[in-house]
Amino acid sequence: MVLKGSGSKIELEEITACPECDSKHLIRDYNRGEMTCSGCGLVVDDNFIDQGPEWRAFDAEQNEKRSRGGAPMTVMVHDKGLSTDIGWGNRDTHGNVVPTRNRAQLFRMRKWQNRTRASTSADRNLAMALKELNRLASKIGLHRRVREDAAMLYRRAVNQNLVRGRSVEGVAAAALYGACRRCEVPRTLNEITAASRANKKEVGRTYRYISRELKLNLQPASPVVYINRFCRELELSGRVENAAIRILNQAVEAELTSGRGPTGVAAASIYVASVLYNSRKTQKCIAETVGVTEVTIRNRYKELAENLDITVQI
DNA sequence: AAGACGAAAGTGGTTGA
DNA sequence: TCAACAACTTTCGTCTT
Repeated sequence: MVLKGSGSKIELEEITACPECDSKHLIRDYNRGEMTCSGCGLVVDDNFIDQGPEWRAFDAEQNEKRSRGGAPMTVMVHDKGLSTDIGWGNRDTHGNVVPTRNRAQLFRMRKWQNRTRASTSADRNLAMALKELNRLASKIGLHRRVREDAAMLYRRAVNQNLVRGRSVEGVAAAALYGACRRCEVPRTLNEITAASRANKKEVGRTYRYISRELKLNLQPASPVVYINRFCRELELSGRVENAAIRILNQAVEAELTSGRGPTGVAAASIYVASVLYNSRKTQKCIAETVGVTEVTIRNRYKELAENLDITVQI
């Protein structure tokens, strides 16, 4: 983590690899505030911040005493949660009640404090986008790690001037989709756009754009990551789920999956597995859950049946 | 009647000239 | 920039259970 100060602005930049030898094994010495590369010994950073707790606490009382003041730093708030708020209680630092004649002044100070927090248009844009990201993530039910990653992607997009000319909703949805892919949390583009105000075409286009510009180098999602969730949604047993994964692995080996949509292949595997284990779901039912058509399931499942020597008793 | 099957035509994205 | 292409969708008629 490097602090880059320019005037009143502080930028935080995550270091993940050694600039000298590109090794990812970096040793953090929190006592000295140094980060060294275990490969070549280079001191990568000599001024980084320990974001962990300040002391270990062994009981509730110690925890109370030793915890840091304020919330932890987060990329999910436009100023990373590092700004200062003027509290709403009408009391001064000594706990004395602020006299009525000074309350209007306090109110004005509070108002301007809030206004100056998001001073530039870029800040305001970021604040709006992060709000939108959070809304989307809550609607879809994504956990904190994915949200933070999405927020990080959005910030990088803003820094590289990729947002100008595009809608905040579209870029936010695209960042979230990218974060899902990076974190291997399977969400289809359809699911994300259903929660977003932007349409699928725009989100898809924006996603490809920022993926290319930010050099995310994301591989197509593996169909396996979808199996668990879709089986759960279809209320299929663990036995069927395992069978679907086995079928899918065979399909991967037989090279039946490359170039095919991952959801289609996953859907076909689930369908075959459900038939084999006598918990048949209709093609229509699976198609609706997975978000492909019955025809796609049929085409994929025909290929599986032809190439994998699966005997389906109907 | 519901589900499965398959043909045909159309759509949107990728690739290579 | 454009045509060719593969994957996928939509629609619809037919067959099977």
